[in-house]
Parts: sequence; C-alpha cells; structure tokens
Amino acid sequence: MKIEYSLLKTDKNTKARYGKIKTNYGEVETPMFMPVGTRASIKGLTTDQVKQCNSGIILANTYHLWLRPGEDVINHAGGLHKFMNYNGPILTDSGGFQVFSLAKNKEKDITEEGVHFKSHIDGKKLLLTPEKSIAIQNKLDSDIAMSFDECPPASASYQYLKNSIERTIRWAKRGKAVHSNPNQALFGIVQGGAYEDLRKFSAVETVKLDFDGYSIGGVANDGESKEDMYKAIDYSIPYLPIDKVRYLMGVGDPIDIIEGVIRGVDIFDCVLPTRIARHGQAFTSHGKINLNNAKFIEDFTPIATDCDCYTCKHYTKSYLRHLITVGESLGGSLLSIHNIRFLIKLTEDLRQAIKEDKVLEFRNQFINKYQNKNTD
RNA sequence: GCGUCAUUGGUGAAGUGGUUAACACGCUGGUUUGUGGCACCAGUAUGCAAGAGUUCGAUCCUCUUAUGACGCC
Repeated sequence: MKIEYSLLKTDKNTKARYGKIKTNYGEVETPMFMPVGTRASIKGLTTDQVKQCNSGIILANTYHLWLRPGEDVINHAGGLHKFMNYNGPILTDSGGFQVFSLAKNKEKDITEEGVHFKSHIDGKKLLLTPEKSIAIQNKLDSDIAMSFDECPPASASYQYLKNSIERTIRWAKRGKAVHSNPNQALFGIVQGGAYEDLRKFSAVETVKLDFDGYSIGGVANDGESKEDMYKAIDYSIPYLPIDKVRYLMGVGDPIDIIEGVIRGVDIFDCVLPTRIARHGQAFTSHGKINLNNAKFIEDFTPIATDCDCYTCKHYTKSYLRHLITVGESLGGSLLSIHNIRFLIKLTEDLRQAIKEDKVLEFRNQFINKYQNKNTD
C-alpha cells in the first residue's frame, strides 16, 4: 500500500493538526520532525540510535544515492530499508535541491528536459530529469518519493518564479506519469516564493494532479526572512486538501517548526540538528548553546536536565566539549542524538498541545524561554 | 676566560631604518534551515630579551648586560 493519512484533531485556535500516517513500516504521528540521512546514514548514528530518539520517518537523498552507490546496488540489496537497516518509513528527496546548486548557469543548465550539471565527485557531466529522479526513487523503494521540482533562491524575481512554477508543474506531471512503485507514495511540491498569487497557482495546479501528499518548498534558503517563510506557508496551505499530509521542506529551527505547525504543517525535515551538532552546538529550551565555549570546560552537568535523550542521561557538557574540541567524532554523534531528540520531543509536545487546544500557549511559553537565555 | 651566532604573541615562525609586525596553528566568540559531512566568518603581539646610544624616526644600526648554542684555550 501507499501511505494513508488520517486527520484526528485540529487545534481550536490555530490551524495546527494532530494526525497519523499509516505506512508499510508502521504508523507515525504528526506533527513530526524527520532527521536527514542524505547518503543513507544519519551522519554518525546507527539506526538503533536514531530509533531511540523516537524517530518516525527519516530522509535519504536521490542525488547522492544515484551517484554512489547507485540505485541498482540499493535495489539489489533489497531496497533502502534493508540496505541501511532502518525498519521505519523513509522519504527520499528528489535531488532537485542538490542539482540546482550544482547547475552553474541557471538559464542555460536548467532546461525543459531537466537539469544539466557536473557531478560534485568527479566533475562528470550529468542530466537529471523528472523521469530519471522518479525512476531512481522507485528503485530505492522509499515509502515516500518527492516530485522533481525547481527550488529557486529567495532572491528570484517574480517573473523567474512564475516561469519556474509552471515548469515545475509540467515536471510533476511527467514524474507522476512514470511513477511505478505500488508501495511508494508520491508527493507534489508547491513553489512560488513569498507571492500570494504564485503560491495559490502552484498549489491549485499541483493538487489537480492528485498526489499522495504535498510539500511546501523553496523556503529557508539563502537568507530568506522569517516573514517570507511564514507568508509562503500561509499562501499555500489554504489550497491543500485537509486529508493529505503537508510537508514543509528543509525547516528545522525550533521556532520555525512551531510556526509551521500553527499554520497547518504536519512534517518537517532539516539538517540543522545534525550539522550544528558536528560543529559543537546543542539545542536547549533556553536557546542554542555552543559546547566549544570555554565556560563549559569544567561543567559537569548534562546539556539539559529536562532532556530524556541518551546523551543527557550519560554525559556531561565538560566531556562533550572535550570530544568536540579534540575532534573526536563521538562528540558529533552524541550531540546529534541530543539535537534530533530535542526536535522530535518538540513535535511530541506540539501533538499534546493540539490535543489540549493549547498550541498558542505552548508557542508563547516556548519562545519566551528559548529567546531569554539567561533565566533558568 | 676568549671568539662566533642567536634572542620577535600561547606555539612554530616571516619581516622591514618610516602609515595597521606576514602566515600557520592555538585560543576567544559567532554562523549554519529539501547536507557538495567534519565547514565558514570575525577577533586575538600598543610590541620584536633588558638598558643606553646614533637618527627627524629603530624591532631592524652601535654599545653594555642577561640567557642560549657552537668553537677555541
């Protein structure tokens, strides 16, 4: 089967929704944060460790797995779940985001056929098309495949975005036409920057194609303002069906997740928790802390006493700082566990708040604490 | 005892008679939003062993002292 989404409750004061996604690999409650495992690995963690964070869906990336080891290798291994030993749902990103950053000359390299670019590994000239992206994802056998879309920068002009979303819709059609894995859902992607009419057009036209779920793309890139991100969500959501999952791509700042949930988003993914972990930073309810800071040299307390993650149960800030400063990869792993758990816990708390119709109170309390770092 | 050479930030060190003493590491902060993993950005010697002299001006030239390395008796 493909996935099935059930909307179970809506917050009384906001658009926040509590729901469940049924997949071939178990049920997942939403709102939910999805950790990113680009190359079939949540960097530095075993899948058991990821599961211990109470993860539901995780991500992998079509572009990276296409280049190495190749979709056939993973297909012969029995699919992505077996290959990477993850016994839970997996979503694959289409590769669009990566390919556009590799396309040197946007006007020349991005054509109706697809995107021309050079491999970041060996410089080989490659072409990724909507059909190719879907074919790769079919073979990877993820539970959710994403349409191949163009992800323009926040700085793109209105006219550029207009042409871009029209092409993205044509690409979505082409991808859907060749999608052939009966166990895999396929999501459409809404673009259109922070323009109300473009988001509406993109959403309405994409929904006409009848996907298994919808995502809001093109946010949180190259210095886009928070206001524009929230506008992009607000302008897209009204046109998405209530009985399908909504996915805000690439968002993982705690406050942005809350604001997304309030606006009706169900699932999120982001590299932030794992990337900042490798650079020594940790989320806490009082804001981000940097374990590189000298003040933690002899701090023999956990990152957060109110955190139930493996790292906080067993390690002190002093030890974590030591690992980070000497470059031991265990430091990045332990911080990744904490940060992933932090964001998943945040979505768990949001689910509870929706059930109690207290999302706004939760938002205000969280932000107040998160931005006022001195109080304890 | 005599002679030669050396002495520049936390470390390794570059350098010049004249506006802010290179670079690297370290250190101190910061950044990171569909991951081209382990990156990027910023700050970090009011001083060039100590003292005196020459000079308009000295870290750079001269002298003395200290310390060190090497050589000779």
